[in-house]
Amino acid sequence: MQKPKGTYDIFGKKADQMLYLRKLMNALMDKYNVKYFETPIFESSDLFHRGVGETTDIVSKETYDFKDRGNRSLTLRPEGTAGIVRCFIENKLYAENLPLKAWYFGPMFRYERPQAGRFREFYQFGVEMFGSYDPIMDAEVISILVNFFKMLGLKGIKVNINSLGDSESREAYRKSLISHFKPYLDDLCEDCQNRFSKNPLRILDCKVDCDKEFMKKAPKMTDFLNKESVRHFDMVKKYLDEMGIDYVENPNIVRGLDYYTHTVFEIEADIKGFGSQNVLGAGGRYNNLVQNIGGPDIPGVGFAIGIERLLLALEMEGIDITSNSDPEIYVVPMGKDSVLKAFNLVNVLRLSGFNTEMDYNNRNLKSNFKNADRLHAKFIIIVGEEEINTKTLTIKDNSTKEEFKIKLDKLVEFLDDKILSTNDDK
RNA sequence: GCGGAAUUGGUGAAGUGGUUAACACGGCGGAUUGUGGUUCCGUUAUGCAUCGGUUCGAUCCCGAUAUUCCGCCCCA
Repeated sequence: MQKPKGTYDIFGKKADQMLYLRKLMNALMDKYNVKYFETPIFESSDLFHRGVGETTDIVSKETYDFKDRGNRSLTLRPEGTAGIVRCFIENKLYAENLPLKAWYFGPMFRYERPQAGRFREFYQFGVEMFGSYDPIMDAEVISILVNFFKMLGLKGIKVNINSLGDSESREAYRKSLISHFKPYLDDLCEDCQNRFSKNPLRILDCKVDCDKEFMKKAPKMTDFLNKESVRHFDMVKKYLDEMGIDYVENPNIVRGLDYYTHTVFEIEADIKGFGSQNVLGAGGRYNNLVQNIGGPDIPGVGFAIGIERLLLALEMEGIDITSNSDPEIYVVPMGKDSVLKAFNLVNVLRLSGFNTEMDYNNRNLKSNFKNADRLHAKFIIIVGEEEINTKTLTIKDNSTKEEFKIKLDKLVEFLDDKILSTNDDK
């Protein structure tokens, strides 16, 4: 039996890293007063068709669709935003004090050819904020993204931003694109011919046609932004400047999801050999999505980060984020008669707050010392007949090799002192 | 979805159309049932991704399948 293509097991170091990231997210989200959400792994297929967009590649060729036994059409979520928006509407959270800030972390599913940093089941961390048109929200979302990467110690990250304008600007731009591309319809690639009628904006993003002459002459979005859209974009940039966040304006960012309006952004890691996978996180504003999915006219803005790529980036940058979970104490019972007492001692130590491990296999002393080393235990406690009789334990400090004889009732006090003082050193 | 490469034990890997698949690390046991991480000895793949085919005989040749990796597309 083998795992399905593009999936992976999480254990050992990877599990440590995941837990570490979650801890970091948790702490960071608290600072911004962003609340944790969990929505279903699968949703009605319709949600993604309407939310993400019928014409996007994600929906048209990458979803895991299936019928359940009640013949309902369901889809494994290919991204996090649609589910959060559905939850926001269904639970009428818009009736509460807005803006509402949400974050999520969980698996997403896309039927794609796997590569380094890209899987069919992959994890995303994302933030969504509802209920404010103010560009300050866009700036806050971008700042969270940037701060998250900063906290991890990643260097050389680049924020690309662009504006797609409001629906009025976009409609004007769309019309202009259609009249521009119409004469060249036969020269466009197959995908783009399809995009022409459904979503002409995506043609700009096409990698097949990008070098053709008519592409270079295509009208620019920035020329079609109306006053309000320009003001919004300028304010976002002003806030970013004020916070000292470096960004680059990049008019080619279109994004592959249909719901974006106004600000869109991507975070790029400048890492060798990352190739086309160098976008670690991306997002933008979506003022019409809530309404499109059947809710009231409430704006939103958010981002998502791909965890696998992030971990890959951290590894390539030599940043170790595993936390130390080695046992502090390793208890060795000497002889079968001591196991009972040793086991109880382990229990007491654990309840006293120490990470404690013991020998379960009746190993000889030599193997036990080896094992304690392997586990990187700080202290070794030997429990034998002699120790039980005299109620005095032998404790060995595994780093200094010092040995101590400690009365049983003084043990916790002794360890508290020892372990806390070594922790302080760090 | 398209193009290319790879797949040998717990790990890193060498290797060959013919009765024992090198070497290293790790693991286990012992020299050393109360003090180790050194050293020494022993042991550790009836099997070389899976299934078929060619052959007297295949881990090695051929085909299919699976998975992984790289590029494209797309995306996080």
